[in-house]
Amino acid sequence: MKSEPDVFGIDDLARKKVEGWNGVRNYQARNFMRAMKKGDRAFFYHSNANPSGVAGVMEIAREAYPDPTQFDPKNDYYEPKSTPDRALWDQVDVRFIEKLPRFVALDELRRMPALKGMALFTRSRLSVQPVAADEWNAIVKAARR
DNA sequence: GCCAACGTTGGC
DNA sequence: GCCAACGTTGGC
Repeated sequence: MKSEPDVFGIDDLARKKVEGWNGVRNYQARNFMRAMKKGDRAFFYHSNANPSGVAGVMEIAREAYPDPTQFDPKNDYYEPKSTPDRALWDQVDVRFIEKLPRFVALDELRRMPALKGMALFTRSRLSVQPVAADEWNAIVKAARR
Protein backbone atom coordinates (compact mmCIF):
# COMPACT_ATOMS: atom_id res chain seq x y z
CA MET A 1 0.00 0.00 0.00
CA LYS A 2 1.54 3.25 -1.14
CA SER A 3 1.54 6.62 0.50
CA GLU A 4 3.63 9.72 0.05
CA PRO A 5 5.65 10.14 3.25
CA ASP A 6 5.35 13.93 3.01
CA VAL A 7 1.62 13.42 3.45
CA PHE A 8 1.47 10.30 5.62
CA GLY A 9 4.48 8.05 6.20
CA ILE A 10 5.46 5.09 8.35
CA ASP A 11 6.42 7.35 11.27
CA ASP A 12 2.97 8.89 11.22
CA LEU A 13 1.41 5.45 11.41
CA ALA A 14 3.80 4.44 14.20
CA ARG A 15 2.55 7.41 16.18
CA LYS A 16 -1.14 6.92 15.43
CA LYS A 17 -1.10 3.10 15.68
CA VAL A 18 -4.30 2.69 13.65
CA GLU A 19 -5.41 4.79 10.68
CA GLY A 20 -8.05 4.69 7.97
CA TRP A 21 -6.44 4.24 4.55
CA ASN A 22 -8.57 6.85 2.84
CA GLY A 23 -8.36 8.63 -0.49
CA VAL A 24 -8.09 5.60 -2.77
CA ARG A 25 -9.90 6.60 -5.97
CA ASN A 26 -9.05 3.80 -8.33
CA TYR A 27 -11.33 0.83 -8.91
CA GLN A 28 -8.65 -1.83 -8.99
CA ALA A 29 -7.03 -0.52 -5.83
CA ARG A 30 -10.43 -0.37 -4.15
CA ASN A 31 -11.17 -3.94 -5.14
CA PHE A 32 -7.90 -5.14 -3.68
CA MET A 33 -8.84 -3.44 -0.42
CA ARG A 34 -12.26 -5.08 -0.48
CA ALA A 35 -10.54 -8.46 -0.72
CA MET A 36 -8.47 -7.84 2.43
CA LYS A 37 -9.27 -9.70 5.63
CA LYS A 38 -8.74 -8.57 9.18
CA GLY A 39 -5.27 -9.65 10.27
CA ASP A 40 -3.83 -9.66 6.74
CA ARG A 41 -0.42 -8.05 6.54
CA ALA A 42 0.65 -5.32 4.17
CA PHE A 43 3.78 -3.39 3.35
CA PHE A 44 3.83 0.35 3.82
CA TYR A 45 5.47 1.70 0.66
CA HIS A 46 6.77 5.25 0.46
CA SER A 47 6.02 6.66 -2.99
CA ASN A 48 7.20 9.94 -4.50
CA ALA A 49 9.96 9.93 -1.92
CA ASN A 50 13.70 10.27 -1.64
CA PRO A 51 14.18 7.40 -2.01
CA SER A 52 10.95 5.51 -2.61
CA GLY A 53 10.71 2.01 -1.19
CA VAL A 54 9.28 -0.34 1.42
CA ALA A 55 9.34 1.26 4.85
CA GLY A 56 7.35 -0.99 7.15
CA VAL A 57 4.74 -3.61 7.91
CA MET A 58 1.15 -3.15 9.01
CA GLU A 59 -1.93 -5.28 9.38
CA ILE A 60 -5.53 -4.84 8.40
CA ALA A 61 -7.38 -3.79 11.54
CA ARG A 62 -10.80 -3.30 9.93
CA GLU A 63 -12.13 -4.66 6.65
CA ALA A 64 -13.43 -2.43 3.86
CA TYR A 65 -16.08 0.18 4.72
CA PRO A 66 -17.10 3.47 3.08
CA ASP A 67 -14.35 6.09 3.00
CA PRO A 68 -15.86 9.06 4.86
CA THR A 69 -13.83 11.62 2.88
CA GLN A 70 -15.99 10.93 -0.20
CA PHE A 71 -19.02 12.55 1.49
CA ASP A 72 -17.32 15.81 2.45
CA PRO A 73 -17.61 18.51 -0.25
CA LYS A 74 -14.66 20.37 1.28
CA ASN A 75 -12.38 17.35 1.14
CA ASP A 76 -9.96 16.83 -1.77
CA TYR A 77 -11.32 13.32 -2.10
CA TYR A 78 -14.97 14.39 -2.31
CA GLU A 79 -17.02 12.16 -4.62
CA PRO A 80 -20.26 13.81 -5.73
CA LYS A 81 -21.62 10.53 -7.08
CA SER A 82 -21.53 8.89 -3.65
CA THR A 83 -24.37 8.95 -1.16
CA PRO A 84 -24.29 7.35 2.30
CA ASP A 85 -26.35 4.40 1.11
CA ARG A 86 -24.53 4.14 -2.22
CA ALA A 87 -20.84 4.79 -1.61
CA LEU A 88 -18.39 4.37 -4.46
CA TRP A 89 -15.19 4.25 -2.43
CA ASP A 90 -14.01 2.15 0.47
CA GLN A 91 -11.13 2.20 2.88
CA VAL A 92 -9.65 -0.26 5.36
CA ASP A 93 -8.09 0.53 8.72
CA VAL A 94 -4.43 -0.42 9.09
CA ARG A 95 -2.50 -1.03 12.31
CA PHE A 96 1.21 -0.34 12.70
CA ILE A 97 3.30 -3.49 13.17
CA GLU A 98 6.88 -2.44 12.60
CA LYS A 99 9.24 -0.20 10.79
CA LEU A 100 11.55 -2.46 8.80
CA PRO A 101 15.02 -2.74 10.36
CA ARG A 102 16.37 -1.50 7.03
CA PHE A 103 14.44 0.52 4.45
CA VAL A 104 14.39 -1.37 1.15
CA ALA A 105 14.69 1.18 -1.64
CA LEU A 106 13.15 0.86 -5.08
CA ASP A 107 16.48 0.43 -6.89
CA GLU A 108 17.24 -2.52 -4.64
CA LEU A 109 13.77 -4.01 -5.15
CA ARG A 110 14.35 -3.74 -8.87
CA ARG A 111 17.53 -5.77 -8.63
CA MET A 112 15.92 -8.64 -6.71
CA PRO A 113 15.21 -11.61 -9.01
CA ALA A 114 12.33 -12.81 -6.81
CA LEU A 115 10.45 -9.57 -7.54
CA LYS A 116 10.74 -9.68 -11.30
CA GLY A 117 7.00 -10.10 -11.93
CA MET A 118 5.83 -8.03 -9.00
CA ALA A 119 2.82 -5.75 -9.48
CA LEU A 120 5.01 -2.90 -8.25
CA PHE A 121 6.71 -3.01 -11.64
CA THR A 122 4.05 -4.44 -13.93
CA ARG A 123 1.22 -2.25 -12.56
CA SER A 124 3.35 0.57 -11.28
CA ARG A 125 0.60 3.13 -10.87
CA LEU A 126 -1.62 1.01 -8.63
CA SER A 127 -1.53 2.34 -5.08
CA VAL A 128 -2.93 -0.83 -3.51
CA GLN A 129 -1.65 -4.02 -5.01
CA PRO A 130 -1.15 -7.71 -4.16
CA VAL A 131 2.12 -9.13 -2.87
CA ALA A 132 2.84 -12.82 -3.49
CA ALA A 133 4.15 -14.90 -0.58
CA ASP A 134 7.59 -15.36 -2.14
CA GLU A 135 7.78 -11.63 -2.88
CA TRP A 136 6.84 -10.86 0.70
CA ASN A 137 9.50 -13.22 2.07
CA ALA A 138 12.21 -11.86 -0.21
CA ILE A 139 11.54 -8.27 0.89
CA VAL A 140 11.39 -9.13 4.59
CA LYS A 141 14.66 -11.03 4.25
CA ALA A 142 16.34 -8.13 2.44
CA ALA A 143 15.20 -5.78 5.21
CA ARG A 144 16.99 -7.88 7.83
CA ARG A 145 20.33 -7.98 6.01
C1' DG B 1 9.28 20.34 -12.84
C1' DC B 2 9.17 16.98 -16.53
C1' DC B 3 7.30 13.22 -18.66
C1' DA B 4 5.94 8.27 -19.56
C1' DA B 5 2.45 5.19 -18.44
C1' DC B 6 -1.99 4.44 -17.90
C1' DG B 7 -6.75 5.13 -15.98
C1' DT B 8 -11.10 7.81 -16.80
C1' DT B 9 -14.39 10.55 -19.31
C1' DG B 10 -17.39 11.67 -22.77
C1' DG B 11 -18.65 12.30 -27.70
C1' DC B 12 -20.07 9.74 -31.36
C1' DG C 1 -18.01 0.01 -28.01
C1' DC C 2 -14.29 2.90 -29.73
C1' DC C 3 -11.06 6.21 -29.07
C1' DA C 4 -9.28 11.01 -28.44
C1' DA C 5 -8.64 14.09 -24.87
C1' DC C 6 -7.57 14.71 -20.49
C1' DG C 7 -6.09 13.86 -15.66
C1' DT C 8 -3.21 11.41 -12.32
C1' DT C 9 0.61 8.71 -10.56
C1' DG C 10 5.07 8.25 -9.49
C1' DG C 11 10.06 7.99 -10.83
C1' DC C 12 13.68 10.83 -11.74
